[in-house]
Amino acid sequence: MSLNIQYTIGQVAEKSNLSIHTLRYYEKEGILPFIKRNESGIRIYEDEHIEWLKFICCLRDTGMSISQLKEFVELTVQGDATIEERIQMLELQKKTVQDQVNTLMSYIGMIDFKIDRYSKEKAGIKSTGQPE
Amino acid sequence: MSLNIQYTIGQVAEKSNLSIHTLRYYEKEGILPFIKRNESGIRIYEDEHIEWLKFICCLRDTGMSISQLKEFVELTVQGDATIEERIQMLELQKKTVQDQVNTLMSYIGMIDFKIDRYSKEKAGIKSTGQPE
DNA sequence: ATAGTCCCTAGAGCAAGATCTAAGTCAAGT
DNA sequence: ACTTGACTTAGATCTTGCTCTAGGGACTAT
Repeated sequence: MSLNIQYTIGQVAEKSNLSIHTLRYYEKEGILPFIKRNESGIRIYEDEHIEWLKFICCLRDTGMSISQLKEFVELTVQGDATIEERIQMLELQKKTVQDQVNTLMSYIGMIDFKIDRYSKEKAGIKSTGQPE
Repeated sequence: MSLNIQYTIGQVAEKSNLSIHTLRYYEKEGILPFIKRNESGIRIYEDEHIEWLKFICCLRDTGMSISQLKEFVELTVQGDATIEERIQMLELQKKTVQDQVNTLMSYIGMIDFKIDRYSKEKAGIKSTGQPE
């Protein structure tokens, strides 16, 4: 429990696959409002921040915008009173992701169909000169 | 077969959920190089172009860039000789989409986990004041 | 004490993908 | 004849999400 490893921004950048620039940018945009500094003003990250970043990336990669992320973070900072609202947001986001998955699956079907068409064409069936 | 319905750009915009601007933009970028014009210079779209647009959107929505799309269209225009290469591209894109799906599924897991955590917290278990 | 390396800020710059503007053409309807 | 509305162009502008620059501070090793 007292094992509280701390990281500099460079180390976090490596761990999180985000650039140093991006980490500072996210902080400026209010997505990481809880990073402490040492006496010299250097950012000190802890494990929980890395975890948080992973989750942020999850939301971002599923299409949440920076400003929506900021909103979500603001709710989090406000504490218990906003838990219900946050659950709602996440439920909605989950639904969005499920829709994305369904859409992508249908796209796989379309690509397969086209591959099939090309394969037959390759086998010498036809050529219209038109895209198809 | 002689039922060859034609459309103006406005009609296509409605049918395809792309804006008129975007349709012209795509044409300028070489993604729709086969649209004929009438005597007045008005673009005439046909059903096959609408189909093609749907496929273009599929590739675009799965992360293919405008310039990659252009490349793909150029291969298509070149005809039979490029079929194998096009199949390769589509196979690769298909793999990309499958990876996307897998990633999204894991994200759903993360979101679920967080929802679960919030739900427990709501039930009165704890509150750290930290994002979690 | 000098170099090297990491950190800091504020703000500029960039790329992609649209999206819009200005100025104009064209055809149909009244 | 004239309005309406959909179309045309070239090119400017916008948005998002970074990404980088300039100028500087702080710590470590030589």
